[in-house]
Amino acid sequence: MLEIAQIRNNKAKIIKGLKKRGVQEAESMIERVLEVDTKRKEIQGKHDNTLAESNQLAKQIGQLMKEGKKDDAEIVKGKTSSLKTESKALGENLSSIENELKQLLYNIPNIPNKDVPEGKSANDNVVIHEYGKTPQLHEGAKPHWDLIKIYDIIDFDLGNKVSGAGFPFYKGKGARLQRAMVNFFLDEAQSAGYNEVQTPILINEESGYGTGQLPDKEGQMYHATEDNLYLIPTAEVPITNMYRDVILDVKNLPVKHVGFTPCFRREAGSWGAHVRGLNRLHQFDKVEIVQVHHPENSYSALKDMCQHVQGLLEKLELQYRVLNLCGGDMGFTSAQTFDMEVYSAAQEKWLEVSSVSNFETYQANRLKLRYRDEDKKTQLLHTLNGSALALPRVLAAILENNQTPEGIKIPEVLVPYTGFEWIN
RNA sequence: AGAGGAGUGGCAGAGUGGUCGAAUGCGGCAGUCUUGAAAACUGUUGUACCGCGAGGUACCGGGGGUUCGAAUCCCUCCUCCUCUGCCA
Repeated sequence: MLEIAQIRNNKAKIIKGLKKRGVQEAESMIERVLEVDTKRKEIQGKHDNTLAESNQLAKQIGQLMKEGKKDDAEIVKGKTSSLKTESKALGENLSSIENELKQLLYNIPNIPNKDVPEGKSANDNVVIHEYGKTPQLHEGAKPHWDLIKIYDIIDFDLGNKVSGAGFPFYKGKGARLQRAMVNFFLDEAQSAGYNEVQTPILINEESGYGTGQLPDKEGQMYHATEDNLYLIPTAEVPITNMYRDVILDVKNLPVKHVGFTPCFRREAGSWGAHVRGLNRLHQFDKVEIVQVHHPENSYSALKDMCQHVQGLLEKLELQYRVLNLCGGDMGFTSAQTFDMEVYSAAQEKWLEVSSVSNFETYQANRLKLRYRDEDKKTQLLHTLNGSALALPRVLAAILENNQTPEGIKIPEVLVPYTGFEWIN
């Protein structure tokens, strides 16, 4: 979330930023926050004063008791009761206003960075880079939802039976290809200096708030209510939360982690004809990269992360493009996001396979993830993450783009991992 | 899952109702000494909020309670350890 001090000191800039995102009521939102914060300060001041007075009297009583002046102590005790009711009322008042302030802040998204284009929707995203050529498919080429049946490598019906829609089984060479991609992505990240972690895939409420899935995406996560745990929608959540309430030593920066996890998304209300097959699932596999940086370096890190993802796509010989997301299409917590999309020749459309974002201090403020500057003052760090990569749509593109009348050709870089060159 | 024990500052560890934000040791930082380093010695060393400042407030696993006053007593939740049981 945004820092109150930032909002107060850069009000105009913040409002402008929110408008770039399409937040209509930006002014009133910010005014309300400042108003509530001013009230908070006022009440805290009063509360602190009554407590100071009570503490003072309590000390006096202690002193008198020690000296054996019980009667005097009783007299002082009499003075405390009104203070007590007063401070209790102020305390309740304070916590309710603090809560209100927190809720307000939770509902303000991050401010887009200056290079984020204006725009309302996905149509306004800006293509900043394109790579590769559209493959010429043979006569009778098919979309992946047909191919997986022909070669019996992914089974949605079986998934329907055992779990439900959006939970496919991967079978035989399909399963093996999945595992090959995971290992390939992990190895590539390792070579790029990312430290691999295996994380829990259920997280508690605090972690959900830490990275911003809560309260923003409450309904999008699977919730194990018995234990109040959430299934992760992305490895970003457990990995970034490793650093919740941490003050990092500058000499240990940057932090770079990679983790492979299944991801779970309810995708409530986002189903339609355009999301057939592997295009949208409730459970999918993803290799995620996460970095923690000194504020000065976060944008060059963002660039590096994009380069890493693009390198993966190039090695997989996929046609792709990079989008600079516009203000209206960015995620709630992001300051700038680049999406990578691969082209599916059989579906004749672009599929998002990666989203790389810099959250600046937005997550760090919720996480209380900090470093010490030269004056030993604590300052917020910057967090970043990106998919490298999400598997299903990459798989869909590989199946569709590499299909031939003889079968599906496995990209060369994956062959050492699959142990086979063809699915046929 | 049952029984018992425990959670204190970066770490170790004292503190069982009153001046305790918390002894002491280690570690860290600054300085003295030294050509330099080590050792020794001296000082310093948690976080957040309010306040121009002086200063104030909160925090001893989390939350709640008792009390004029809680690290200390009570309730509750969480985590860890030991034993028993169960299990990949």
